Amino acid sequence: MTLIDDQNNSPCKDNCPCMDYCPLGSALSLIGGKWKIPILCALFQDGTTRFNELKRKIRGITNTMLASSLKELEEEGLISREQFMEMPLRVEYSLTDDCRDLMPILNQLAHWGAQVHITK
Amino acid sequence: MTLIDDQNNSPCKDNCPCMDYCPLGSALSLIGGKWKIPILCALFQDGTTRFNELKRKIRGITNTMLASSLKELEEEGLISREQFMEMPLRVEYSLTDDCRDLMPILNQLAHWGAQVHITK
DNA sequence: CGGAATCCATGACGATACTG
DNA sequence: CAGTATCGTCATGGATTCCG
Repeated sequence: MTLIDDQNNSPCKDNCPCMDYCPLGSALSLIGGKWKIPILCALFQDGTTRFNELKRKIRGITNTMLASSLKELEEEGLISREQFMEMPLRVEYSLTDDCRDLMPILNQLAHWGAQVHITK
Repeated sequence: MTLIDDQNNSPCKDNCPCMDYCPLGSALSLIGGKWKIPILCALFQDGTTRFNELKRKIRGITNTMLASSLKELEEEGLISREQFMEMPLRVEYSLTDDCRDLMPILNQLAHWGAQVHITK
């Protein structure tokens, strides 16, 4: 079972590096891959967004990668998909509450990343 | 230039998803790959550790991957390497201060990961 | 002991074309 | 408009062997 150590701020205890299940690795895998962070950032900044709108904002992404990344993020519970039965078809994506909880943490990570990059 | 938005807790602003440089992507790339988190966790929990000791603790890692991961982490400034001119050779690895600053953030990420996994 | 060198398998990712 | 299908490429990681 997973024990997270709050006493010493260790990311994980008794489960990393040697245990089967690591909640940190699990969390990182959810946002891994080349396009998930840009997608989450776009949805966070602009709110509910349609497929082709996302494709325009995220420069360089292809149909294939946007579609597969969105599908994974939805399966992981980080974004929600709403389809409107209109013609032409309209599909809107937005962040879930779980994902919104994640954003402040990613913000801290970004700050840390900016600092170590400077001092490097 | 990189602007991190503190007002709304967005991981990044004006630089993600469409800008060249993203401090969040940069930070994530530093700890990316299959073995970096286990290595950092091992060093955090047990402090200064030798090469073969790390190899024993991190189950499943090979010489190649441990060596290359350690080298990358050192180049990134997350760990420090000290070599003692003895026979047999002794090399000790430990976390840098920069990396220790990172640990509480990873701890939060682990907590978040544990929660979303439960509710999923 | 602490690696480096080499080769190989796999999966992520990209490009293009096509569809309901 | 919002995707899927197919195929090619390349980076990541694994296995093994060898070296100072």
